[in-house]
Amino acid sequence: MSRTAAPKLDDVAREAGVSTATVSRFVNNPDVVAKPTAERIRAAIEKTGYIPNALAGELASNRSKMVAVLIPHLENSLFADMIERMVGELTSSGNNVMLCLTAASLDRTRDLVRAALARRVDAIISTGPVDEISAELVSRSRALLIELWELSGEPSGVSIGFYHEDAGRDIARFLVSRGYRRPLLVTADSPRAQARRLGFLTEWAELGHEKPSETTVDVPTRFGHARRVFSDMRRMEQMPDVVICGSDHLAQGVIVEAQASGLRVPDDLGVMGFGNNQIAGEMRPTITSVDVDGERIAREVMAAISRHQQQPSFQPYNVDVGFRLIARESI
Amino acid sequence: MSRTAAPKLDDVAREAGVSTATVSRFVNNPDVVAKPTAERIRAAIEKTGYIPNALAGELASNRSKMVAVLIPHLENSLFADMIERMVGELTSSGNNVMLCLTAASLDRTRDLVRAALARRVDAIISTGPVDEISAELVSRSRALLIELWELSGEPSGVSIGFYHEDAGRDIARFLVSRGYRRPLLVTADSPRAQARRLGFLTEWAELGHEKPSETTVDVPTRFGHARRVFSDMRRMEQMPDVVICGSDHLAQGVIVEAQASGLRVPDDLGVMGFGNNQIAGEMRPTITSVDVDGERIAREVMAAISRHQQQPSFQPYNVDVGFRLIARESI
DNA sequence: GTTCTTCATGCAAGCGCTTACGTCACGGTT
DNA sequence: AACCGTGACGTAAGCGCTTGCATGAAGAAC
Repeated sequence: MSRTAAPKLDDVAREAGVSTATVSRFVNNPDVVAKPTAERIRAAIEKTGYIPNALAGELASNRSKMVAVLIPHLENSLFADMIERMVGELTSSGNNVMLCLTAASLDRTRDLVRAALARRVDAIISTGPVDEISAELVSRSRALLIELWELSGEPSGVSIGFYHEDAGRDIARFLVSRGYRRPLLVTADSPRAQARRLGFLTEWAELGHEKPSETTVDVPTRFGHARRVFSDMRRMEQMPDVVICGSDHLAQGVIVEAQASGLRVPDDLGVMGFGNNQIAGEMRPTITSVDVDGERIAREVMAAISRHQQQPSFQPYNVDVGFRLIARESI
Repeated sequence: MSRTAAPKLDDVAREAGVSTATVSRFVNNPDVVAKPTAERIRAAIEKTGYIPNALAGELASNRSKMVAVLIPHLENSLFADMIERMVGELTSSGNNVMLCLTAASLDRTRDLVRAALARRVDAIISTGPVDEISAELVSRSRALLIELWELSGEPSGVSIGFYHEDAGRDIARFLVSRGYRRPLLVTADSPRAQARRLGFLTEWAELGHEKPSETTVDVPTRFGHARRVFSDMRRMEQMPDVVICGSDHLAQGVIVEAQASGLRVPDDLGVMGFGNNQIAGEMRPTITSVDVDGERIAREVMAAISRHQQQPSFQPYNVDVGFRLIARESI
């Protein structure tokens, strides 16, 4: 517990009998120093217990090797899996991650974006919408803005995602093809969920069906919402034949509720999830869901970041990773 | 999109007609500058779009306002709720969070600890075990090590948690009191799960019962493990009358599996969870579990950190937050 | 032997802040 | 009138690194 002042580059340099510049070079790129020197420096670092001061390094070099990740919530997140992958890869490639929980609040998001910019992060990855002001703020900085899981018309930075409206349409077509006629559409009050809803409603109408019944839930769409959804449903004059959920967690909840009240899934009630969470394939019955390729997204993120770290060029672009409706037992 | 060089303190100072020192003071503690000056500086900051460079500030002041949070996984985490709380509070109090996903690997943990120390974080909060080397590393730094969800004999920093062995014992007593005799103990290969197992087995034996049957699962203990657990169970000569799970997610899975094969919970099979995740109270049947007060832990963490940020003193200490067995329908 | 490369390293000027110390003006004491 | 305390601000010396440029030594080319 010797909390003496931390050893610095100077100390290592003195110990190794070289200049600080050489030690710095060794630390950042061992190959550029001669073998014997390198060995002396390595020994000196070991002996002194030197840990570079990244703050100083980043200040001097004007590079940060840190990226901010904005997420609304940790629990019940549709993106947990993708985030975990992404963070893993970022870490492996020597980046550090600043975790920003927005709680789906724009104010908080704004503060977090400022904080991230203050730390001069290389990139800000957002899984939720970023308001104009924040986007503008990021755009005048050196940081790259990466928006995930959604595609909009004109990207302000890099957007990697898919069209939620199309997903809604696909779901509608799928349900029709399976012969369902009285869906209950459960939508959260988030732009994306609304986009899917819109797609669904549009397609559903175009296919010549009556307006489906609807209900709403809070964000994030959770397992526990199922009770309310189910009781709403019970109160309807005509029971729906399928429930369209905004997440697999909610779908799981609906299945549990249905079974608890004696309904069989899918015989008596179909259930549609979203996000293709791990549990979707593990639930009984397994849950029909929409899969988004988290691995692909993580890869694209890494590509964008390393490109930007090497030489920042500011061509905003979109990557459409699409989605896949995966039919399983619950429908 | 004018990516010109970011404005700095100098620019603001010039614009406001004061020295950089005064601007710095305004930014960090607005009250110490005179009202009219403050207003001029505010305007200048607005006009220039100045965002302080936290790296430079932290380097100069030798304070970081950043804490690292080490977590094994994001998904299926017993701590998700607590982490979310904690991060929220940290953020609110002006700290930034560095997210370190260890994937339960000691090597990776070691690297992440180094990275955190390199960034000169104020504190390192770990929800998993930290090996001696890393702990030693932290102890020679200015950073405070906070270990969560577990109590050990001699804390190397601050430990906030409970005794898992005691929890295991409590579970044993509880099951006995409910008349269960043939438990199946499902344990993950993690030190904590093993500690609970040990407590359970010890108490179970002391209460004069036969050795229970056991099986193991991977970390993290997930919903999906239930299938394997259940098929193991089916193969046993005598079916257990209760399954003790290391997480509520697994418990949920076991309930689903049981129901899928026609068993009623708790009539035919009792199920015990752990962690008192939100779903525990929402599942049908609701899940008997062990609750750990995440809010309390978050509070204690905040207290420790702000104390340490104000004046670092190095008295390691333990906080026993205990746990509560919550009996619900599944047992 | 002379000149030109190439490679390894040192020198020193920053990077954008913070803050101890000093200065100055102003009002209150005696 | 002389003195002192106080409050507001400026001066300038760092914080611990990186890196452009300079230097010198050791071949390579002629």
